[in-house]
Formats: sequence, C-alpha cells, structure tokens
Amino acid sequence: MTGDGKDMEQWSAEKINAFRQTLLDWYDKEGRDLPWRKDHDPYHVWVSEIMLQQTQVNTVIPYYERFMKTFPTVDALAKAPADKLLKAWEGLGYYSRARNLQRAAQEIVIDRHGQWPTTAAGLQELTGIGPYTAGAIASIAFEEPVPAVDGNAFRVFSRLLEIDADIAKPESRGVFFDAIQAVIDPQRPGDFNQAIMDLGSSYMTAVNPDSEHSPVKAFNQAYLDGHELDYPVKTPKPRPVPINYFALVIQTPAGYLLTQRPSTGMLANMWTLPLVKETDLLVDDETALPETDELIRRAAATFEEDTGIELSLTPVSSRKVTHTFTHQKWQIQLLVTQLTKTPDLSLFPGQAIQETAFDEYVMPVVQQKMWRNYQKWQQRGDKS
DNA sequence: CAAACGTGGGC
DNA sequence: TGCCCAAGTTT
Repeated sequence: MTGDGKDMEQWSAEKINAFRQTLLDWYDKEGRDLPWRKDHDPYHVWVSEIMLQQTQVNTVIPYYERFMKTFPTVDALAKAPADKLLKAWEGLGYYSRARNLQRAAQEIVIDRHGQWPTTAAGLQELTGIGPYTAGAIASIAFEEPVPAVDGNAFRVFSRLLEIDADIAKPESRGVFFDAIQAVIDPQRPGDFNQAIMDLGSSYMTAVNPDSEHSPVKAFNQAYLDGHELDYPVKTPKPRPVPINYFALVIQTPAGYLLTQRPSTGMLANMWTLPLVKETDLLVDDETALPETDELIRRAAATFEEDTGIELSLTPVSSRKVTHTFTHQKWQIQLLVTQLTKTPDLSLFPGQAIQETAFDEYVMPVVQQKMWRNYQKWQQRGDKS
C-alpha cells in the first residue's frame, strides 16, 4: 500500500467502454427525477449545486423550489437585498454560500455582462465555485468532459479502483480527478457525473451499501475482493469543542431583546438572544471554580456592564439547550430575566422585537431551539 | 494546508 | 447521546 493510489486498479479501453454503457443505461432508466434536472440551464444547475454542498437532496428540494420562485434569474439574484437572500437560505446552513452566490451573480451580470463562463476553469473564477462545482456545472450545463469530484465520486471510484489515497487530504483530489478523467464518457459527461452521484447515494453508500444489487457490481473491485468497507480511506475529523454560553431572555414593552451577530464568522448577520460566553466572564479568582449561581450572576453582570441595561434575576429560571455545529458544541443555559426599569437601548447592539415580528428576521436553528425551549417553559409555568 | 463554516438524518 | 455522513469552498 503506497497510500497514494499508485497501486490502484487499471482498466482497459474495453472495460472503460463497458462501464460507461452499463452506468449510463442504468442512469437512463433509474436516474432520479429532481427539480433541477428539468433542463440544463446553468443558473438552475449552479444554484442546485451550491445548495447541495454538504447537504442532502431531500433537504435541498424545498429550498430550491422556493429559491427559484423568489429569484428566477441570475439578474434577480444579483439585485436582491442581502437580507432577503439570507432569509431564503435560513435553516440551510453554511450561510457564506448564500453571500458567495450573490457575489458570483453580480460577477456574471456586471463584470461579465451576463455571459457565463463555459469551462470548468472559467467557472472556478467565480466566487464560491471550487473545483467540484466548476466540474459539475461545466459538464452538466456545457457538456465539457471534466470530472465532478465530490464525496460520491471519491467513494465510488475509491471502491471501483481500490484507490487508497486519503480523501480527507486536499492532495488526493488529483489522484481521483485523473482516474475519473480516464473513465468519464466524453459524449455524455454531465450524465456520467450525475450517474456517479446517484450511484453513490443508492447502491454505493458510505454505510450499508448494497453492491450485490448495484448495476456496476462487476466493476467494483473492492466489493469483489470483500474489502468494500475499507474504502474510501479517510482520516477522521476532530470532535466539536464544547463551549458554554448563557442566553438572556429579556422582555421589554417594545419586545424581546435580540442581538445581530457580527458580519463575519459563525452565523454572520443573524439574530439571536443575547449570548454571553462563559469564558468571557470576569473572573478575579482563577483557582476556584465558581458555583452555578455565581456564574449566572456574573453572566448577568457582564451583560449589564456591556449594555448599561439593568436586570433582575429573580425569579431565576434557567433551562439548557445544546446545539452541535461541525466544530463547536454549544451548551447554552437559558436565563429568564426581569427588567428593573425601562432600559436605555443606546448601548445595546440589537433591537427590541415583538414576537409576532420574529419571522421577519433571519435566525439560525440554534436560536429557534432556544426560543422553543423558552416557550415550553412559559407554557408549563415550570419555574425550576 | 488545516481549520472554519450549519444542519438534519441514521444507527 | 455520540458519532458519522451528505452534491465543498474559503482563508
């Protein structure tokens, strides 16, 4: 094992031709009928590919349908208000995708006078389009015979050819790109790439594959050797780091206090309850671990010092919400507070918002979790 | 290049 | 609950 794929299977020209025919025959019969497969319009292909990054098909479908009604053309997308765009992306995650999507729309409409690049190399110049998406659009919309190397392609070809290059390493992309380039059907590159994706999400899945019934069973060397689950080789990612927060529920006559997150970083520009990170609390004595009640008092005090808004924590009510991101696990203690007087919001980095207006603001899932939890507490009158 | 960047589903 | 997975790109 060299670990770089150099000892992979090599296919003859005859075998390559047989594979193409088998794969495309199956795709013509069993390929999925998806909303973005009704035509090969580059706008449709592009938006769907961006949405599908690290996201499952069933999640994307309703977002895609709504998105196309809201922003039917690349011009509409280029001109859209940023908050309207983010609202359309709300709940889909990886929100920089939405920002980059609009930047690329503007690059096409303004810089390129509405002309799409028609090659993978050209497409990759657009913001948010990397090597995979460039290959997907180029092959599907413009019939360029170029691989679209995504997670499915990594998994499928690692098994077909017993490629043992570690797919977690960026340097492995070239090994797979070259291998697929040699096999891709130059007559139907878009269908070939999409067939590989369909194969990867049906028979040749990561867990519980069903290669026995796969149309390309006879080409699946790893399966034939009884080592299917040894592929793809992939080093695991680090576990999410736990981070403790306090979230403050502060009701004023004008509504609940919400803060807008910074324009960069996690959940950029989105609205949440005011969050205080436990490690940001002022600690005079670093040796002693403060009691929970003391931490709660310090969280409230920190917020008061930052905003000039005075709170009362009586009756103190707290509930816990956890939300796991790719690299962080937030453990949030919800603190329901009362105001001691009408707050001066001049220093507060947010707004008082009536609950009935929440749906006009873009909120991440973690905020929706916190809010549902608070509502449940309210209804039950659970003061514990 | 390693790390940041969301969310939902399956076991 | 925890862990892995799902049509990746940017910095």
